[in-house]
Amino acid sequence: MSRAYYVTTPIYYVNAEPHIGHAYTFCVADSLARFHQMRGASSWVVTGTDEHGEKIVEAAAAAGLAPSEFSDRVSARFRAAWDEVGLTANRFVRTTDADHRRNVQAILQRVHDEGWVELREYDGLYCVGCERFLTDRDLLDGRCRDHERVPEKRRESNYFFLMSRAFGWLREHIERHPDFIRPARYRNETLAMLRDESGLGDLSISRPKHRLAWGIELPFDPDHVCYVWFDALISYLTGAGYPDDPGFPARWDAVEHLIAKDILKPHAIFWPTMLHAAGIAPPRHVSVHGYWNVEGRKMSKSLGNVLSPHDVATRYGFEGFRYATLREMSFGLDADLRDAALIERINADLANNLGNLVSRTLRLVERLCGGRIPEPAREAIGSPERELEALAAEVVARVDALMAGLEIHRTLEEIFRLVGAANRLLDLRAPWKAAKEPGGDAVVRTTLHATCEAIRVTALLLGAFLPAACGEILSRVGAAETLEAARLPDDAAWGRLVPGAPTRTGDALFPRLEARKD
RNA sequence: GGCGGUGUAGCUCAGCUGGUUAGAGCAGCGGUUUCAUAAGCCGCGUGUCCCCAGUUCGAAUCUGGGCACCGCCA
Repeated sequence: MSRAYYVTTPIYYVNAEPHIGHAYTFCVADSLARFHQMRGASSWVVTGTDEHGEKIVEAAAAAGLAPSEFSDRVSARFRAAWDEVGLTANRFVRTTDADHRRNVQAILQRVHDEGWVELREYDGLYCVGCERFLTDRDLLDGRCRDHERVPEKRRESNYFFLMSRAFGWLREHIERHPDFIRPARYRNETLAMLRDESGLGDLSISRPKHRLAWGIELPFDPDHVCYVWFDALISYLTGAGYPDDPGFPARWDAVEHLIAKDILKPHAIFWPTMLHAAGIAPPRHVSVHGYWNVEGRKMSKSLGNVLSPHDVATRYGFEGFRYATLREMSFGLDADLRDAALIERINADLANNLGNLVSRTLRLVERLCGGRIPEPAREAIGSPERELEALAAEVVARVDALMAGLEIHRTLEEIFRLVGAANRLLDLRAPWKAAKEPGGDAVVRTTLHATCEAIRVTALLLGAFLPAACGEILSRVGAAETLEAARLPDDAAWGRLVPGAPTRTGDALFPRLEARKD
């Protein structure tokens, strides 16, 4: 049985439309899944929509729809957005799905049976935006700090998950597993929240049904429904096939949750303790990225600068956008999405360096070698060719090391060292000149063979990040393997191209983009 | 207020446990080539490595203090 790799995006709350922040996370998830798949793991990707809660009831009412119709509609928009840009998941979990409902109830029952749940009377100020009761420090001038709305006075009974009991366990787990929450800055933040026991209170996990009917009923008290976070987080189990799918144990053992920094606390604190109470292992990794600003400003509805996946697909082509954002954002830090920077990135790396390398090489092979991979001439292999080969091996190894630390932007930079080196070899040997000289045939064949190999290895390394383009490159360069079937590092070994294999020229893989003029 | 992070070329970032003239990519400037997507290749940076003090034979890299920005918690 092969190794598994399971990666999740958050499931998105259906009170907003999909935007590029969501798309970025999915691009990372997809890239990581492909990366691990190519290294022999069996990858599994899950995304979805979070559909319960009071805010959805409100939004549905505002739209004149029943909550179920409303969430059907918005959830479908998320799926359509991903379909449009070619991002696919193995499972799209809706918190309204029957199997998910069953899982939530099973976990609730289990946690309840183990004595982790307690009914308490609550009397205080409640913010619908936060979906919770506020304390004094949440208030500013009588309004909720986050939502700037006046909270309601409420008295109700809630079931509480006794999270505080897991304080010692959680802190120890985080301390013992440096890679659990990463990058390290978020691990430190989490530990800071856990400096003393006051950092871990108990968690309200239910609402009385008479107040909120749109939710999953508690199995041990049909007068209450489950609170949003509790049922949303469990979607990660549902998505992996919990409890019965034979693939579940291996997936869960290798799960990586990708999140943006705003939901660190639920993922780093609530979720591991919930799992602990349910007798399930905590996730292997919670990997946290920053925010995308747009042209130096925070992306927000009120500024009207929220970009959708559709917007960027139209502007840059989705793969171009995908590459440029993966290359521009240092994972974990905030980054700025500037049109000029993305255009420069796409033109410089993809069009000028990679696209042009493929284009010039394959045109030369077509003209000088009859459109077939040439047989290199042993006597024409000099140190530049040997260096290119050595570099390819070095890059393959470095990519693995960088990816282990989730350094995607540096990984991409690293891969492009190979592209640059191939371009330089071509200039150095100038096969177009050699072809005109007596005895130059050996140089032509050897140089183009080496360049084609470099292109092939590049396409394999880059395939996880630019799947469509790299699949096409492999096909054009006459590689025996398809991107889907390729395995690293074996297939990245130098010399796998078979002399005589047909190559193919074609349209520009990455047309240059025009800068916006204004 | 407490804690944490960041501060290195125009921009984005590498620089591990201190040690040759501080690096990469992109942008810019000059040159060159024509196989190629007006792409490629070659050359070009006198950067207070935020500031001050200290430790050391030697610090961007360690210590202390300060400043700025950011984040988390309160």
